[in-house]
Amino acid sequence: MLDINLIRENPELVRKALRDRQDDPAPVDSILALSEKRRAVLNQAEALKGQRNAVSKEISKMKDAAQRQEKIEAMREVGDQISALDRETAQIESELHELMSRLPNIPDERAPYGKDDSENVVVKTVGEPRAFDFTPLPHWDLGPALDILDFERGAKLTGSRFYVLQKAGARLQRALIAWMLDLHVRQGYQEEYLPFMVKTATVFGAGQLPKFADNLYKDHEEDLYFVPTAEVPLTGLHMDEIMDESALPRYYTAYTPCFRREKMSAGRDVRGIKRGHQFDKVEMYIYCKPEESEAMHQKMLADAEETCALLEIPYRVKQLCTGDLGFGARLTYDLELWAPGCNEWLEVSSVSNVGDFQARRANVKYRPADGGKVRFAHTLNGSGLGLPRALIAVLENYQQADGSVVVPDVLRPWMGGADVIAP
RNA sequence: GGAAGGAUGGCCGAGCGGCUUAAGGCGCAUGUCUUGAAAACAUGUUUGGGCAACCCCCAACGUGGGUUCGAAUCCCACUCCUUCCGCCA
Repeated sequence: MLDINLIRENPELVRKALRDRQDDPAPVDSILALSEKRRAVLNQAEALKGQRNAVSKEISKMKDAAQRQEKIEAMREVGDQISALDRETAQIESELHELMSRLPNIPDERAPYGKDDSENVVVKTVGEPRAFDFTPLPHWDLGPALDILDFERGAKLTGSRFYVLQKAGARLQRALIAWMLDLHVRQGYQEEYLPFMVKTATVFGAGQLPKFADNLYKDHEEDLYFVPTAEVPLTGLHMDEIMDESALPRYYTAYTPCFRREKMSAGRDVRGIKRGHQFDKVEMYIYCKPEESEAMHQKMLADAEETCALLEIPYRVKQLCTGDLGFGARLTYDLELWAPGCNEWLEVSSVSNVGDFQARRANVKYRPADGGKVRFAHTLNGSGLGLPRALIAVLENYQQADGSVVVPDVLRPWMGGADVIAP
C-alpha cells in the first residue's frame, strides 16, 4: 500500500512508477478524486458530530422538559444527517481502499528501466560451468533413470505438474531444506515453523490479495488460503503490532511448501519439476528500520549467494528491471543457478526490498527509542532457496557419465554420509 | 461437533446509558529531593483521521450491525481465547 499523502503530494511520481512498470497510471486520478471527496464528506460529518456531542452534553444538564424535548428533536434530525454522511464516507473509503490495494510499490530509482524480463541486468556471474566429457542429461531423464523421480505417479495421484520424489531424491530435497535452514540460522536468522494456511487479512498484508487471488488455492468452506510463499505468514507474524525500536532488526527463516495455481503460466516450463503447483522453499525475511533496509538488502543477497556458492554450482545475480519487478518490491535481485542438463539459468531466489509497502498493509510499526512518532517498519524477503530448482541444479551439475550423481560435500551429513546417488 | 465462561490502554483491573478516553494499581519517561542510587513526591505516558498547526475537532473499550438526542455500558450476529465433553494424527 502506498501512502495516500504521497499520492496527493506527488501524483506524478506515482504515475511514472506505474508507467515504468508497464501499468496503467489512470487509477491515480480516480484515487485523487475519491480522496478529495472523502475529505469533503468527512469534514461535514465531523462538524455535525461535534455539534451533536456538545448538544448532548447540554441535554444531560437541562431541567426544563419542554426545552429538553426540543433539543432532542433537533438532534434526531442531525443524527439522521450524520448516518447518511457516514454511509457515504464508508462507501467512498471502500472504493478508495480497493483502488489503493491494487497499486504496486514504487520502484527504487536504482531499478533499471525495462519492459520485461528480457531487460533484466546481469550484475555478476560466479563460478565456471563445468566442462562435461559427455552430454549432460536434463533432470527429467536423469531422475527417472535413477528411480528417484516419478512423473507418472504424480500425474496419477493429482494431475499434470505433480511428481513424486523417491528414495535418495526425497532425501536429497530434505537434506537441502535442513542444510539451508541450518545455514540461515548461522547467518543470524531465527527459525520459524508456520501455518501453511492463513486467513484473508494475512494474505492481504503481504500483497497477494486482492490482485492475485487467481493464483491462490483457497478452502472456501473455511475461508482460508494455502500459502503461496512463506513470505505471507512471515509478514503476518507482526501484523498489527508496534515493536520497540530495540526489537529491530528481526531476522526470520522458515521452510514451507508453497501452493500456486500458476494460471498465468499455463503452458510454460511444462517439462520436469521446474514449475509446479506445489513446491518447497526456504525463505529469509527481515523486519528493520527504514534507514537500515538497504544494508539489510545487501546482507540478505550475500546470504542467498552464500547458499549457491556453498553448493559449488555456478550462479549469476540479476537486477530486475522496472517492468519485471514484483508487485510489492522496490528493488529486487534474482539469483540463478546454472543447469547444464536443461541448458538454462534457473531462478532460485528473488531477494527484494519492499520498503514500507507490506508494513502499511499489515500495519507493522515500531516506536523510535527517542520517543518520536511511531513509524512503519521496512520488510525484506528472499528465498534461500526455492527447492525444486535447487534440486534440479544439484542433480544436473553433479551427474556423472555412468548416470550417478555425486552428493555435494555440504549435504553429505544430511544424506547419512552418502557421497553418491546411484541407481 | 456440544456446553459454559470470557475479550477494556504496554500489563493487571474497575466501570455496566450522559459527570468515562476511560477509576485504581504496575510499568515506563521527565522533574524535585539526594554526593549518586533507591525511596518519596509531582507531572506526563494510546492509535488513526481531519486541519497550515502535537490549537482544536472526529473516531476507536474483540469485529460488524442495531436501539437512543447520547453506548465501553442495552439488543442482534460473528470472531477469537479459556475450561469441560466428543472425535482424532
